[in-house]
Amino acid sequence: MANDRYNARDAEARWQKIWDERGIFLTRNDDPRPKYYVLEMFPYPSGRIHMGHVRNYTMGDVVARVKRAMGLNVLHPMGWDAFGMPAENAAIERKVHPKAWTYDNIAAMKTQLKSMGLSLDWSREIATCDPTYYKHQQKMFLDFLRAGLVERKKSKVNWDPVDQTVLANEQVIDGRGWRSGALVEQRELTQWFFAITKFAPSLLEALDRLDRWPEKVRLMQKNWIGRSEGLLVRFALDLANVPKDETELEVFTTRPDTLFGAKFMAVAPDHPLAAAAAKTNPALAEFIEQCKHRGTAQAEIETAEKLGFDTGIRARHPFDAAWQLPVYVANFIVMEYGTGAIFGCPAHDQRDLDFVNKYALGNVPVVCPPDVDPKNFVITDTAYDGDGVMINSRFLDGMTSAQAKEEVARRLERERRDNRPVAERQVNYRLRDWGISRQRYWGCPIPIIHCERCGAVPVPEKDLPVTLPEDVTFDRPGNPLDHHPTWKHVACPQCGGPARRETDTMDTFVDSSWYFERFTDPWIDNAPTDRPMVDAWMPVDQYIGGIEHAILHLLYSRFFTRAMKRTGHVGLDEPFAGLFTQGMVVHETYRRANGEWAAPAEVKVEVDGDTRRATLAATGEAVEIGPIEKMSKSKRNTVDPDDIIETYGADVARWFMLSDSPPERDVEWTERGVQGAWRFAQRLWRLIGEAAELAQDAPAERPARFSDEALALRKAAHRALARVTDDMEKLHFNVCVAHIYELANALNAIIGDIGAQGVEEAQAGATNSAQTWARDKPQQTSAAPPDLRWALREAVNILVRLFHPMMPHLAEECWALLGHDELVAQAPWPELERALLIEDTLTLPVQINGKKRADVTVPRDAGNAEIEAAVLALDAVKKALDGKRPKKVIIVPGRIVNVVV
RNA sequence: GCGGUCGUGGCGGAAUUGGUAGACGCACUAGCUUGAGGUGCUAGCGGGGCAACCCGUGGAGGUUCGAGUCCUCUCGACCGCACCA
Repeated sequence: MANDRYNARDAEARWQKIWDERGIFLTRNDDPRPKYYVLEMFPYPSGRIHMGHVRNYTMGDVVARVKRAMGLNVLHPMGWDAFGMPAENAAIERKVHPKAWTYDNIAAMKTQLKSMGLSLDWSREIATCDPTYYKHQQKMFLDFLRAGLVERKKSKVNWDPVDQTVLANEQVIDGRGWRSGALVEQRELTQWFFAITKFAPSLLEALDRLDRWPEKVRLMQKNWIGRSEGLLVRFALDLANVPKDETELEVFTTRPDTLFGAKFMAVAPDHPLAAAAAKTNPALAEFIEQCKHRGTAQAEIETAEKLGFDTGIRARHPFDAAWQLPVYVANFIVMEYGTGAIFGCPAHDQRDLDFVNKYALGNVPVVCPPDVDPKNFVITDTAYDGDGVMINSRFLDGMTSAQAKEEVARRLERERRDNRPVAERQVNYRLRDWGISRQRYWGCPIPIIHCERCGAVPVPEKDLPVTLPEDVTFDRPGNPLDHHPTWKHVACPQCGGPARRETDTMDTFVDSSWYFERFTDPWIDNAPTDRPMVDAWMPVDQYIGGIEHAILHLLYSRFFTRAMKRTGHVGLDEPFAGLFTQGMVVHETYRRANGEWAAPAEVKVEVDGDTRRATLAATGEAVEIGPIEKMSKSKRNTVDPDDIIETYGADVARWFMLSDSPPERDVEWTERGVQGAWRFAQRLWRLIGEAAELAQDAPAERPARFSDEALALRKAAHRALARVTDDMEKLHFNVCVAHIYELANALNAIIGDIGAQGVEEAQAGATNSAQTWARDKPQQTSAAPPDLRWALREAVNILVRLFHPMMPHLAEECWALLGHDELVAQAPWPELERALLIEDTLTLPVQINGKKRADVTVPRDAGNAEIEAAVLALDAVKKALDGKRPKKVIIVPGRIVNVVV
């Protein structure tokens, strides 16, 4: 009897060793079968894996194992996003070198990942901090530079005073650094930029074709890129009062139709015109200074009053040189968008209206809403920003807004001043270039040498990689590369004169923007990618990771792949054909009376009827059960994957991660849930053991006929197979779990029946004397007839392969028990017999006036007339009709019958 | 403010995409079994009613033979962006 417990600890280590020894998850680049590339976002080596990793990598592993069983050549690699700040913080706090800290963490996490039984090709392992990786990144930086995709610009940057580094716009959240949480300051620095804006149209337009991406992510990227069509208008400045060299003011507008409603002009406090005007105007300079100190936090922006300062400069209306518009410096204009200057049309823009109401500049409505009489149309406190019919607008009057926009553009395009058109149509993007300079040590060095004579000179390719010096100190703030006594002092590659290395390193998001391409051939040494290989493997068919990367990592990777294409390193634009964003792992929180958080491992929860009570296991102190939140160190509501794997095994952790919630939603980790998964794993083990015994000596040849019972089992098995196959394709793992439970339940019921029969026959046999049953082992000889034995064997062979992707170790153990010599990890996906999904008879629900009242069972090929006759003969239908004829009988083939009375 | 997603038993969630609402699991209840215990088995489990039946997918309308699913309005939760000209 195989009723002993399944020992996960023993079995998991054993099978992992066998997989490893036989190298079955190593992927060959010369395999002729069709490829499938599944990838989970690689981890930062923080030191320990967390439950989010377990969920992420389990999902990817299930996909990899299913696709492998389906006969595809699967690439499923793993690596380390190994540069970054925590390594430097560890160096500062604990006096360990970032490199040692990082590699120790990698070793520890690799052991943990291995204990999960993931089907990874570890031979392709990459660490981004390895010079064999980042030297290629440096080469591509130089390629991008030559291709005009890297620029060095002086610009206002987001400075994180805590991390002492620059942040990209994408890394500033609510005015704070995404990592440190510190209020970001504005500074002027010379920085290296990737020209992501050059690809803005392509990045936007291609989103429509990413049909295997979540709609939400595509929309977030679309909004982030922020395309708007409009007109760039050059307003001439009145020459009186104008600072030297300033003769015009460029303005971007999406509403050229409202030009005759203009009341003022406004420029950002950091606009050049503002600065020029402030030189001779101390009061204005003071106002600009005040604006700079305004907070950027959400609440402050919402409540901030619109403030302005009249520069005394006057701009001329483009259609009427005599019409002068006052130019203000205003606090609500941002330099980062458009040209940092606007014309204000108060009637049709709420901000402009607030502004004129404060300074009593008045307003003129020029767009009349469709249902309003122009004579009565007045704007007071609420601007009208919709479309309508033009009024008070000279030659535009009577046109629609759309016509007026076109007419203004047409006229101003033709009009010229200083040999240039006064206006041109322009598409404007919200997206900014990607500033990649970071004043940190633990990152990829930017391969540039600054020479006083030659400027910024690329490091010659023969000198790559520019490696990080290891003898650095972290005893003072700032960049250790800058403090290093010798590293930065080099000869200029061009003139040989004294020069200085660039001491900034690259943003770590650069490292993660192309690792998936490197995985396709991580061994090639003379180039970032091996073109035939990268072209054969890319794109990633299924990418899986957290929604938090919806913009940053995914947008950068899309850019980087385009840049690599332009420089000849890949042959495609879009790296990820399919994207799946999984939900978070959440857990209850526990709080002590003194306000401190208690960890789940320290807490004992007792159930008393409907109420649950929590106490500290050590002291018995009562703790309050708090809201369910994302697992985090600060709330201490984390569960350590190692503890779970130690107690229940990796399979149980994997199964539970997939079973309770749809993968895109948050999943709550509960002790009850894990125990449920553990019980099911044990139940499967028992069930398959029993079924294997009952199926002993099953005929090798498939029987010609099956009893009803055997056929029912076969149908259950193939139905489960069809559904699991289907739901695996859709990544509906929780539904797959339900189907597997159903098959297990069906199998259990059959085994129960056979057992009962066996006992009956044994008892009957005993009274008949000459009995072969051994009473102490009633199941030793199978009670099942040959056809049922065959069906049982078929069913368990299907069942094991269905749950294998989720619980691979248990599946191997069962597979071996069933007498297979090869590994289930290498077994093909079961073959579906479609005929078994079709029933000979159909039981259709019968509705009367849309409410279900009865069932009718008809032959599968019954015609509508036959079905209708059968339905009308039903008692419930007769009763409802009460002798009358039905108004209508609707028969949906194979689905439902509705009788309308 | 703009944009989006989602509201189904005590809980997590299914629902062949307009066709039997509540699959499967958790929790709970009763009985049996095991046993020091967290084990196993059987049955029940949306609400009302003795019953036939009636009601039921946040709320209110609508389309349809038929609506959890489509449309309109509305309430609520969550997410993203935000002085974007």
